[in-house]
Amino acid sequence: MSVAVITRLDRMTRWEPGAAERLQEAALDLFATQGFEQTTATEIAQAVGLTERTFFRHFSDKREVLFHGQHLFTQAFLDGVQAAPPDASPMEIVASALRSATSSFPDERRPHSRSRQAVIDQNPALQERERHKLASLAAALADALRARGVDDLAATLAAESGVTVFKVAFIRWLREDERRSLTDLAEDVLRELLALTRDPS
Amino acid sequence: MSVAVITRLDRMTRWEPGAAERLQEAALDLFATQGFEQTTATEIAQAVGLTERTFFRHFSDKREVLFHGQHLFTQAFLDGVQAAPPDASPMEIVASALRSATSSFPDERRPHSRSRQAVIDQNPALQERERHKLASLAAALADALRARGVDDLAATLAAESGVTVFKVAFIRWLREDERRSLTDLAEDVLRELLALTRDPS
DNA sequence: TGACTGACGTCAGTCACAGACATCACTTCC
DNA sequence: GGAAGTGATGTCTGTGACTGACGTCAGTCA
Repeated sequence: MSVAVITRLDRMTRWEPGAAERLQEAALDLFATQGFEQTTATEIAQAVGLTERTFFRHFSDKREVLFHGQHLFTQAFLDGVQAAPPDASPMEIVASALRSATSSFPDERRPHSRSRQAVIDQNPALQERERHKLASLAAALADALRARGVDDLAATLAAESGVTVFKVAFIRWLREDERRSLTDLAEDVLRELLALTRDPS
Repeated sequence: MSVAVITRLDRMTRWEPGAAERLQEAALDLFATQGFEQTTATEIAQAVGLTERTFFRHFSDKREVLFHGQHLFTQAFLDGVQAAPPDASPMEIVASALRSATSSFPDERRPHSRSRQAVIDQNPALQERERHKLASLAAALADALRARGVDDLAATLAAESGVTVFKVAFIRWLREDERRSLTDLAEDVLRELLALTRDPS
């Protein structure tokens, strides 16, 4: 590459739209090949023709670059809450939320989810962030339940249970030999949870 | 005490035993008065006559200084698992674990727990760590259940549920107007969870 | 045309954390 | 009782995450 080309490339990409998305892609790539800690923010930024400073303008910290779809994800749960009939019980509302959320993970997305998860699974700091996101989700879900008039304690417990079911189903969905849809898996796991707490034998 | 000892006050503290405990105390104090982010590791170390380097020898990172009893805490859960009768159902084992764990939080400990929690509640990074610890606890609990022959999925769900119950009960235990013991509160919350998942109306 | 704005770059600084090596108090063994 | 060993600590130095202040540049709108 000549200096001229480099200069031009620099200008071309500099104002190209979708900086955040390009950074996310590059980050996942680099994390997957070199590891999370071995990859610097500067490196990610330079990979898409930006600077470290710009990276941190888009993402509050280095981990955050892997957790960005979050708000859409949460919204899918909330949509499911709203879709439940007015007379639904707390756990029925949660079941509806699960159907809605899981349907936003079509099977085509499995490979991408798998590589993303592989990165997360190899770094405790990333697992920590993931748990934080799921906890925020549970809080949002509980709020939505309360807004529907569900009792405070019941709302918290139902929301936490719902997120647990999602978590477990998601892990199974990612397994290599798994063929069922995430929605089906979540339904199974929810059924198992209900059976578990119902049967005191 | 001789003059010689007094003039060597810095040396005294240097080798005084319980460095980790002293650091923890000082850290909680400083975090409570100045805030977590406004307190540097150097500052904490100097408060007890040590250096930053030593701080990081005792705690893998700055947040960790607030999460140290963890392993004893986890052990209390595991003891409860072992204390359950051989024919107990998964949720009965979890109930036993909860009784054991909650009994390690006598009411005298409430004030300390409260100030500690107040610090955590004011900082997202600390909340993240707290969730991580609880997640590890859930994993350990699930392992213990599996070791007792509980089915994999059931073990995971029962363990997660147990930790959720603990979390919720703990928050209530910390409320200013709350007088009941943590054990009693946990029992109530568990009962509510069972009722919630039992009633599909 | 010129003020305005939003996305970016540059520069300089703080602090969390880690590796390498020296030091010190105490123990153990000869 | 001195020598060697051991574990906790200090010192020095470096890297990288993250931030504040400020300058730059292209498009927008008055």
